[in-house]
Amino acid sequence: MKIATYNVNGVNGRLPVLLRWLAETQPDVVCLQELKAPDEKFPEQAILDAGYHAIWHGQKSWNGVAILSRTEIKELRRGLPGAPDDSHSRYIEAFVNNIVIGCLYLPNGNPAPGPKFDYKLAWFERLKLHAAGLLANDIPVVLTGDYNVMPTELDVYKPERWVEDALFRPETRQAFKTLVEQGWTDAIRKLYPTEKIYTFYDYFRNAYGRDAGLRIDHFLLSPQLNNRLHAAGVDRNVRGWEKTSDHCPVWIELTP
DNA sequence: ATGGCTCCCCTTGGGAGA
Repeated sequence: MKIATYNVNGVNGRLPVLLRWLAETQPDVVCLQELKAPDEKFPEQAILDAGYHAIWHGQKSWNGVAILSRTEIKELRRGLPGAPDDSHSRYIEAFVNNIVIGCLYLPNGNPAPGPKFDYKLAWFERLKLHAAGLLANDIPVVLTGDYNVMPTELDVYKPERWVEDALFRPETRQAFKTLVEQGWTDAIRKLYPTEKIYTFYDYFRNAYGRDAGLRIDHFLLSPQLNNRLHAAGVDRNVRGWEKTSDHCPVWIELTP
């Protein structure tokens, strides 16, 4: 089973790219982030025509997450527990093919320090609490999406330029580290422990052409899935398409 | 160090992204 994550940066503006990528790579399950569309403007029919069921949690202009699947989807929750007043659509969770799939769009947090960074760290804490609960259920779980964190210096083209940034500050890296240490496996790093792998390239300064990227889209696997992970990768070429997102699709393959 | 680009919207400029 192939599971992918893709921050599309506008699901309607990106629809031709999304449909082409779905047709070419045929993932079984897809987590989307940054829909930038309210619920009623999600392109449901085009997704159905492409052969996917879908659930989504939209929001006007910003954020928004969705899960697509070739098989039936049972929605488990939208939004993380612990913040009933949080209006951002950044988390949706479902049961698909006997796996719990959590699709997340962690806040960017810039400028840091400041209220946006505080919100990022608070969101991270809520994610960690929920993630610990998922692990306690002792069932297969995939937590994937745009974490807006470069976990280590290997994940940044020029680490010294990013030390003050919300995506790379010590507090952010520490939050990711303690999350993983609950018992999760960073799928890409498990298969490629020392390779330079990026999932995002800025639109500016020909970042893609210079390979000046960041690894910020991640797959965390619960222990029940460790022996089923047999491949993972980044569809880097998609970043070179016309009218493309600034993120690349990232995927894993699990044995049945 | 700065600005570069691209998305969105009660749009024609501003906010946000990372």
